[in-house]
Amino acid sequence: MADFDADLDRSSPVPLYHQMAEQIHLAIRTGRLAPGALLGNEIALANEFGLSRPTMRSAIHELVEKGVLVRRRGVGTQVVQGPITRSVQLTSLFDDLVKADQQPRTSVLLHEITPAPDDVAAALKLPRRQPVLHLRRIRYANHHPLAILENYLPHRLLEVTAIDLSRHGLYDLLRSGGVRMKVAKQRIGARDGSAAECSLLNEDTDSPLLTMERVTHDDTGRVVEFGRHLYRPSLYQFSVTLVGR
Amino acid sequence: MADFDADLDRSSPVPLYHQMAEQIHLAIRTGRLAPGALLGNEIALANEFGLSRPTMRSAIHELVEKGVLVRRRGVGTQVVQGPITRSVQLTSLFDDLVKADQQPRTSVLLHEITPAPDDVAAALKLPRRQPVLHLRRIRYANHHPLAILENYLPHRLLEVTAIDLSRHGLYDLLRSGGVRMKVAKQRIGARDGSAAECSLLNEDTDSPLLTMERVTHDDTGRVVEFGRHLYRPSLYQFSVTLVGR
DNA sequence: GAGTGGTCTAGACCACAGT
DNA sequence: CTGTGGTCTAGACCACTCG
Repeated sequence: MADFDADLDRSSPVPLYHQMAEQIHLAIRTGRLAPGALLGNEIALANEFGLSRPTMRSAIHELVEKGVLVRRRGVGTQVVQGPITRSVQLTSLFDDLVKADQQPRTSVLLHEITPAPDDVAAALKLPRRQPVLHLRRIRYANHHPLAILENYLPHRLLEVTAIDLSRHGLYDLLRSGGVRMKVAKQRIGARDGSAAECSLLNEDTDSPLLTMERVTHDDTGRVVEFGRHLYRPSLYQFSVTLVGR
Repeated sequence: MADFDADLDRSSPVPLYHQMAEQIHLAIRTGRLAPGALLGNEIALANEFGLSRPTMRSAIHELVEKGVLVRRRGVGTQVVQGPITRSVQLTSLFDDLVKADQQPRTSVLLHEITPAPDDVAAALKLPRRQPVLHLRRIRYANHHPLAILENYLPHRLLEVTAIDLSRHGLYDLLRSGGVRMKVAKQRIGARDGSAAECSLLNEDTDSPLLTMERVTHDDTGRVVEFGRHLYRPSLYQFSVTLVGR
């Protein structure tokens, strides 16, 4: 019965179940809860921290969805083995790199308003030839080119300068512009880079590249961004954690 | 206020919230609930179907996590725009192909017990040189080679013949063998195929291939499978749906 | 102010795993 | 049999959005 302490702040705007989940997660990351260790049963835990059972359940559920905990009826709740690789989140590559202290840098190659090509209009669910904001950027990490990022956004959704773009991730800018992204659909593939692409990325001609297409929806279900990105597979891969039934 | 009917079976072992979620999802897929449509508020819906509010909430939550619905406080719950691309599930490629009616076929190249190489032992969290089951298969769809699948499993976890493997997906076999997979961590990248790999996959030499490494855990948090797969990007890509905060 | 989802509680009963 | 998580209910209060 692993015990660990946690301070919950009932006056905080952060939900109790989330505070609780964070505390458990912390106990796991710091080794106070070892892989394979059993948490006590929900009711005991709930009492221990002065929560109701549903609230404690909700906290545990959050970590189960993240792939950190596993539950078995009649047995208990255990910590999953092995280092937890963070799953793909709804954040930009830029944010991820900042957190990982990878000295990200962005150079803006293109920043224009243009009539949407047919495929872009289809992806953004706009009429053909509707004006859209078109961006092409290169993302560097530790001074090495990492990716070519091409994005299309509905016109007037976001007013940004090239300076803004070089300093912040697109998702950051969208968020501070009041856009609330909620759902993103990505497709990941591979292909050889063109001569131009490879030279931008400092790769030999015809090197294999990772491709990612993404459509992002906001709060209201509307499409707010369409992206077509190219990554150097030697420097970047996608990690996903899946949780079953 | 979109209305739609649903029959719930209270005597079924399937949870009510899940039945409800399926019914809503069905209404969306069949167009009875159009993209952008508002669902009615939770309490009204709960009453309409004779459920408590928490149960109805749980149903809606399930679809929000899938990226099908979006909720806004003070406003309501809406259907997300655009076709719902199914997210990556904890199922095998084989299962997916069967469902999509792609006439999958598997040919088993290798099926042996062998001491685990160091990297495999590390991935499976076993001692070095421990015997493991080593599989190499080719997956075909519509008579075209689609992927090379290389897998390592702890010895004695699964007793299978090459015949079994040619008829069923590995996940299916594991499931019927009593193994309950719960969490999988994947890493997706790209590289050029070797001459041998490309020839197996019917690609030109040095074609770019999609790579996927996966570690799967069961119920108890133990590692039950390690896979290193190669896909032809012209025939297969990975789709992921992300849901924010 | 009226309406919405977001959170939290207190309790009940059931299904399953282990003994 | 006992203990665990899984489901479901009834009700309360809060926070946010919009007209």
